[in-house]
Amino acid sequence: MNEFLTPKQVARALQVSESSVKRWCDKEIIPTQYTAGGHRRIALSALIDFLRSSKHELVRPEVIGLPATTGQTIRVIDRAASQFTEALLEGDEEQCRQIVLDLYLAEHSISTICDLVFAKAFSTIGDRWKCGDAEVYQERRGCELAMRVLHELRTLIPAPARDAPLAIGGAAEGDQYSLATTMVELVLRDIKWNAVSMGANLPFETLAAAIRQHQPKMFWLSVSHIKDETQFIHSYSKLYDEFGADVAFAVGGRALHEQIRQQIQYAAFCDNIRHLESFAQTLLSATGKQSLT
Amino acid sequence: MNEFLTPKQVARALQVSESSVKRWCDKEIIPTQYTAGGHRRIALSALIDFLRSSKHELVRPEVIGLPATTGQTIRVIDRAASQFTEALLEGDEEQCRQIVLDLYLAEHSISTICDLVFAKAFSTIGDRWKCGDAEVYQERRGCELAMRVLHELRTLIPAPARDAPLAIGGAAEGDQYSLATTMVELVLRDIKWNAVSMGANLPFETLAAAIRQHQPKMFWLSVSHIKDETQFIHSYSKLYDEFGADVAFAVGGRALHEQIRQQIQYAAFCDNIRHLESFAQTLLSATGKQSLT
DNA sequence: CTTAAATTCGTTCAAATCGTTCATTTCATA
DNA sequence: TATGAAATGAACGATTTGAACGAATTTAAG
Repeated sequence: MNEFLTPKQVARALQVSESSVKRWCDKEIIPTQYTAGGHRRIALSALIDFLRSSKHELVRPEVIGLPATTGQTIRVIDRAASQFTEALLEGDEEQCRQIVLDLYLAEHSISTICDLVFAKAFSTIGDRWKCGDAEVYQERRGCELAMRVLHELRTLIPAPARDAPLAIGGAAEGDQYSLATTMVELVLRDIKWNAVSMGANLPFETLAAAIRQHQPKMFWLSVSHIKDETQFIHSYSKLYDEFGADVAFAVGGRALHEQIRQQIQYAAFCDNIRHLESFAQTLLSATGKQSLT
Repeated sequence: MNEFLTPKQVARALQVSESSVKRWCDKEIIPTQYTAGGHRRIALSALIDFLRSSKHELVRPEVIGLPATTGQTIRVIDRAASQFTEALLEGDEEQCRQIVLDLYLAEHSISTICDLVFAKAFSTIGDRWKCGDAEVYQERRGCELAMRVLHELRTLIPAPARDAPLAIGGAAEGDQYSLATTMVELVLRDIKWNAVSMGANLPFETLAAAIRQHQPKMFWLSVSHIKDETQFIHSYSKLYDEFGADVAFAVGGRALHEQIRQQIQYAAFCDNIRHLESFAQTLLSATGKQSLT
């Protein structure tokens, strides 16, 4: 819960001496803020950055309010993914948090974790369900669990800057799958967008209102399920016609099959989260130099 | 809006103690004005200057303009509730978590916070939407935000004991409202149940499978929306007939109006989260294993 | 205007952190 | 293996911080 940590807390969590932590702060290896009286304060996100770029291990994460880790950095993401899937099916929250945090600390990017762990897991669970090897409630409970873990990851990355470019998005009306749009938000924030997910089941009219009122640089639409394709294409096209010139539309999702893609327009179609991240990154570099209308 | 801030508000924004802010004012590190009675008032501009000159960047500017913090009366929680509603509508995450955390630290029970702050806020937002004063996306975005705050609260309460009685529940098929069942889970965990929410949109068959496989002491069903009442009553009754004798059924939600209630059976109908908490507490004492101290 | 609740004041004090010094450990390289 | 540079961890008095308290001030409702 504490956003800022004292050198002593960090020292305990890493099981090193307080002197070392103070020295790292002074050498600017760990970005540090100071109180008016000169006491050091270390942002949790700064500490995580430091951990990711150094060989030091987070021995006692509970000291700073983080989930337990194995202490080992996970290199083999495939193995982690299948363990994660089992943990999700069993509803083992502790295990899930541990795997994801370990992966993150092992310098795997959030987008990679989203694609190869989260998305993979739910794909596998879907397959199992088709074979009758998994119950629906396991999948739903897994969604809840995954959402909690994503929210925890979210607290580990720094809050967007004041002047960060705005991106908004969500899932359209009739689409209840909010995991995907939550992942998008997380990944965009990770690469310094001010990303705001509006959740799922959003009617197109309110999407239009949101874009009109907030004027984002980018808009994403996660499409996991379409009730009426004709209606979807019509509503989407209307939205794109109104805003597509000013706002970068990024769309994705398993329901957007090729036949539909051919009938709609967008700035980018993303097969997975990493594609979206690349697109957003490109956009960031481009708009960083130019100014919009 | 608020041109002048009290030391307490500044302390919150800077994440330091009120004592420190007062000391800095007295040392003239922060230029301060005084009321006739000698209370310190800090101009927003003076605060900004202070932050620029010192390296003290612990600030979260959006927090400025905070609600009352330490009060415990109904008046205070009312004020907090309306401020929470506004923050939800604006998508102001920092403000929302501050308000909720304040209330929690002021020893308001989680169930009270759920009823008088969360539920109240969404009820108000619903009313505003009917009047055309709020957009759907504001409500959806608010749901996402509320979920994040609830998840944060969840990390603040201890994990359930190994021998804690198991309770599972969720929202039935066609009901997409997962906030309520998340609140139920949180409140039950708060009073030492091992509560597991399976989320929303759960077909009755999978609910049956879940109960069969986990054999909980209690089962809750959150009912915010019913697509087909006849079908609902039929499916629910089948579920109750199979497990109602062994498992305590607690139901609630705005869609369960009196006509429906008369046609179904349950151990408890709960108008709000506090009712549910009371029921669960009673059940705990009745089963005898645990006693409160 | 009156009144009671809520907030802030000023003070004290224990605990935490500061900067510094110095002995010890680690590690790359001769 | 030996050697020196670099990093580590412990110790110290001085300073800063945060929590507590009764008393005074502000705020909001009637």
